[in-house]
Amino acid sequence: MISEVATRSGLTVDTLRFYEKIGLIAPPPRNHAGRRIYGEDVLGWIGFLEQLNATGMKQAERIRYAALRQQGDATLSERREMLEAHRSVVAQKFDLMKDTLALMDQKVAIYRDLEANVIGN
Amino acid sequence: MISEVATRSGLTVDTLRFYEKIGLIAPPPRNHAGRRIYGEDVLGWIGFLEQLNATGMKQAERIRYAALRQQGDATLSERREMLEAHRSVVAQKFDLMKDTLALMDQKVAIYRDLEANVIGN
DNA sequence: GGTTGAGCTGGAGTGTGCTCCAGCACGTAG
DNA sequence: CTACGTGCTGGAGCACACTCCAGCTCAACC
Repeated sequence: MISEVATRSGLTVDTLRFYEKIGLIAPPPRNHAGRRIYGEDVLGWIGFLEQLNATGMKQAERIRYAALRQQGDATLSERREMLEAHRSVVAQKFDLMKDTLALMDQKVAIYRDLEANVIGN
Repeated sequence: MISEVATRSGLTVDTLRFYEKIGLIAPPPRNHAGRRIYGEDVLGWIGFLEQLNATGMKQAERIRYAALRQQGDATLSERREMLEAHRSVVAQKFDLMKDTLALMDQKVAIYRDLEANVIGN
């Protein structure tokens, strides 16, 4: 079961257990032999976690978000505030990336020119 | 001198010396007392390094780029290729960020709705 | 009933990118 | 001439996010 979730989520089994240990994933029920039985919904949650991860949210903050999520509706506004805060961080990085893309394009163009001149010599 | 570059670049003096040690920054000339004398141009270079850093280029790759840059025009096409490769990585992250921004906006909107309902009860 | 394969736990180890420190040299101000 | 500020070196230490491992249990197939 855990290996299937690993394959489908793109994480390793070690990472899945690690995420559970630190509180990113809720401990799933176990079968009679003590093995984890995951629900389908864990995949969506892992996907969202990975998006937060890839956009630079720190482990500690993701853990906090996960903990709030497990507490249900009472934490909705707190979670919304976290998302809004992260949103503005991501928006900044987004702008920086746009600038960097433009700068790289510019440099590439300049380098092409220079290369053409070097060949011309 | 080094503290001024630190202030102006946003790095710490320790990081500046560390960057020099690993080859990201060319060893600057020293004064008679062995202290580093930086040229103005180092600031532009550090700025570009930080942009590469912030867009996810690995240390090893930045070191490679820095080494090529120090070798002058003969390495132009190699540097251009590195930039083009990084460009495509950044473009992907850029798209992921766009998606994540949209997803977060969507979640925030949903949470606002739910909060309104909770208050309504 | 023994071998194979998957999963379990707790804890140690790894790679990256800094960050901090001891112990020393230098130069200016009082 | 002593105190202070700034800088120097080499090397140890740290935070983060995994990654790996030994030694065990369990179920199933031949």
